[in-house]
Amino acid sequence: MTATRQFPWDHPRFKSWISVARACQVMNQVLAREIASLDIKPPHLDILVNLYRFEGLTQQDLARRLLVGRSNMSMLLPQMEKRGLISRRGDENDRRVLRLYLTEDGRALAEKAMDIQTKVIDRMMETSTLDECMSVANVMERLTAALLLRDGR
Amino acid sequence: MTATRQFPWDHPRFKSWISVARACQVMNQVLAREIASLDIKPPHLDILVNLYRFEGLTQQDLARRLLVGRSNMSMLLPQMEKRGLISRRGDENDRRVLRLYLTEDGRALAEKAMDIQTKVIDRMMETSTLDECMSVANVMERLTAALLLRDGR
DNA sequence: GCAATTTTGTTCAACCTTGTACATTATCGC
DNA sequence: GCGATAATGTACAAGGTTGAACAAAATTGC
Repeated sequence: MTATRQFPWDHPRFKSWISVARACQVMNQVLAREIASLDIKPPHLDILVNLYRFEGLTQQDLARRLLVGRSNMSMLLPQMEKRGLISRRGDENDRRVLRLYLTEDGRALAEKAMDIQTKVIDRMMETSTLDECMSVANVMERLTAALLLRDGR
Repeated sequence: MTATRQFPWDHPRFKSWISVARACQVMNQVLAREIASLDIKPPHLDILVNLYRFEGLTQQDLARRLLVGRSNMSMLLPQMEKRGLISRRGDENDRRVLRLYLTEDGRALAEKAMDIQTKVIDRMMETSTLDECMSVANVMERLTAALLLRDGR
């Protein structure tokens, strides 16, 4: 009657996920080292990339995109503003919100940072075919959607 | 002569990686919420699982496995020891090292936590076939190996 | 229109993580 | 054996992240 325990690490899906988590962790560490030359860290990079792509986001928008708390943005963005990378301008129609824009310096830095990020990702994913990459993306998107739907946010 | 910039987000490998990073982030948040009922957080879970599987690890071993700094272990482990989840015993042969063991409470908690983790992963990965999972694991392992080899640690 | 509710951004205290400097102990070269 | 080097764990300061409480502004329901 002693039900033999199913060890999680013998479980294919479990093992698979562990390898994903590990890869992410390593990736973040490598990326952090590579962009340190620009004197920024991964959170700053995420902000720069998002503002590069979507100008005029509010802090709330940005926080939601990055899956972090609003207070996090309230801590990081003023630093970046002081550094001259972004500007925060109040919205005319809604005086609660601050809209975010890259300065010229910020835009230039974002481009340098994205180049580095792209190189790291390329170097990393060159061990896989494009088909494999796209299949991975597919699995991950389904999975994220499943989690977000089930668990709210 | 104006070389049109290749936007990273149009780059298949880049997009693929972003989806992986996003999935990891969501996963960690969901997992953190689920194990909060056991009054532990992801770092504690990682420690419990590793000690469950590899009894007698040293703090250094554990730190390397988890890809974190030694000082991190020096902060977390005494807490867990006070909580009665683990015990740290000096090694006879090498009086520098502390070997780590789960207590009975720790082992019981580890099993509960692993059950939760397995359920979350299953729920998450059930949107994919086993073949897909194994293919993902394959890509991730190659990728981690590539990064670790190239960039030292 | 106006009170109640919601949304946005800030502040603050708590906690986690990291890197550096340090003390202790092993190991290596000789 | 012994001095130089390396490895292990700890202490501490700096910085990142979070959630809760808050103020200001917008929206909703009536």
